[in-house]
Amino acid sequence: MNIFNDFHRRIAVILGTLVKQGHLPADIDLSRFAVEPPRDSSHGDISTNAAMVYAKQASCKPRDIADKIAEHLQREDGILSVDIAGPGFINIKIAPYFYENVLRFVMANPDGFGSGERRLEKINLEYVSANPTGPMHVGHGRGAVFGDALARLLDFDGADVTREYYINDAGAQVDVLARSAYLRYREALGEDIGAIPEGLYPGEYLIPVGEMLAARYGSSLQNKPEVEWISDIRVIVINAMMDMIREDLSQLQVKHSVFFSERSLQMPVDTVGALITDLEEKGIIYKGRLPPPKGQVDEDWEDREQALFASTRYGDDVDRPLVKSDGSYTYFASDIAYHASKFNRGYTRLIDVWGADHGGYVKRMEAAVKAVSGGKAVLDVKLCQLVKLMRNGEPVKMSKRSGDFVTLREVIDEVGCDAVRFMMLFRKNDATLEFDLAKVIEQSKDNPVFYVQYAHARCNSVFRQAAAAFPEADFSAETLATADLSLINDESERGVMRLLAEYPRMVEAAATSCEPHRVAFYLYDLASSFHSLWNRGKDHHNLRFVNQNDGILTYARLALVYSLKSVLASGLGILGVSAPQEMR
RNA sequence: GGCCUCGUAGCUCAGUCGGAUAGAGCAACAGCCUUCUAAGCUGUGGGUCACUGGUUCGAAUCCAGUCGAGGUCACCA
Repeated sequence: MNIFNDFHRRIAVILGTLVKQGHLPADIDLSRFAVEPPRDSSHGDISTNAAMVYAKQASCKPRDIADKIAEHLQREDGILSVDIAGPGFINIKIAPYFYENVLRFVMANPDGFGSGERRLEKINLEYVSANPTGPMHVGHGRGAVFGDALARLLDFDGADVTREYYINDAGAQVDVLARSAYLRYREALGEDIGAIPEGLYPGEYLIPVGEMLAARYGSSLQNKPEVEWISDIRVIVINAMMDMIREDLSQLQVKHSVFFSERSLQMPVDTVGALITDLEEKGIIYKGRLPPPKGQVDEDWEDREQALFASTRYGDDVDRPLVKSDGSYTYFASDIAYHASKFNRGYTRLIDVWGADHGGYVKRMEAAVKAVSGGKAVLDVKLCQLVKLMRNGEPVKMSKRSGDFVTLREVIDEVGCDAVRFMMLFRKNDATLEFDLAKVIEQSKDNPVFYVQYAHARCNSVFRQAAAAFPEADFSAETLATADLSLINDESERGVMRLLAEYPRMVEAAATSCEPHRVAFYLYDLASSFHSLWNRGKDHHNLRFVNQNDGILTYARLALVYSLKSVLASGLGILGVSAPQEMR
């Protein structure tokens, strides 16, 4: 039910006819032209640039081609007028029944409107992947919300999406975590541990872990050398941290279907080592030396021969080391094996959502995916920029070093999941985000979260009013679908209908470009046009949705309100924001 | 110094595979409403799209360079 796609097909057929008649060359690419709503609605309902796109190949003027297309278009059903404007735009005005059909479609199928057909395409979407060394902070929250909304969006568009979390449970940081927990364990047994030493995690969130260890092991691990406890505690503390992170994510309505452990790539089977051997045989890994890093001089720099991944062949700037000087694997080595596993599990389209501080890592990872998949898989990395937390326009201080940084949980507890999600999606992912804790809970037009949710609640309120005015009436979708929709003919009402008809096109574009923020902006526009229409009813009582003296008209208008409510709920669903029945 | 992301109205930001007179909210200004559909409504002013050049029928959008902001730069994850 996408009238723009519908017209795209129709015009493609016409272009095909023109090819047969010799007006256009045979090798034109029929997917290249656009069919879209004109910027100015006075130009009509639908606009296409087809004539301009093909004028050059046909070596004639855009207007000549436009004339021929227009000639065919005019013979189609439901076309009120076809005009050629500006440099060669074709502007089409269509009969109202197109829009009325949109409303009927929505009423018959409120959840399916705008959704794409189910495809076999499997997409692996990795997001959050916060290190299991502490609670999530606000920056993680942005990646979590963005990734989750993108998953919902791609799923709605018809793709088969696997939502994945990569647990960085290998490497030195995990030992640091285990030692930090051990210290809290000694504390729980009554030892005075004093200040947390430099290099260990100072956060108070490890205190309960220490208490849990004390309850479980008593004093049996006290005063024992590290080798006797570290491997057990490592597992326990990682599980505790992951439980905490999962709880944070569930507060945000963020879900994953796969949690993939980095450690599982090395134990019990050394997948990383096997992959390195394999890539050495293929010549993608070689022994070599790296030039010293540019910029600031690092005193610890040592020049040594090592195993290098030839990522420059796939677009990276330098080749990358895989094994540290102590013999363990670099993070990159594990990550290659991890992404190879995604490919081996049958995914050829991979999307990773990362924080902006990992921007320098993108090229090598995309290179690695090309290399291990033999060019069959493509990795697309989406970076989320920083979040600047504000309160009434003043920055909120964060200090990760002291361990008392603002956690994601604190923010959710203060303003709620809906506000966090909507505001984080009300911006492009690659632009920095100012998040004002005071503004997002305001109940006013200045707060987009409230504004959009309120539009949904207000639709509901209209139905309550209608039920009071017509106690005997049946306002179910089935009945409303039989209403005489041609009665919805005020220009402001038509504006809302046009916007509703654009929903499928907007969803498709948002999914294609992986930009869930477009959904948020669309909803804001839709809410705005609805609130505006509602307010017109103040001055012009004949424009009110519920008209006590005219049940027929009320039915028609409620059909519009019903559709509006469905689309608002659908869009909010993609964002993972609730659609309240009333505002409290 | 290399690489990445970005630069649009006083502020915060949208801008559709390149398309028509570059949009919205806030702020400012001017009216209206002060409740007969629930937390206001309507209108006005405001931009050299950082700068320069290139590509073309057409550039905020693509390319090159310059300036500016942030991020990042063997062996951390």
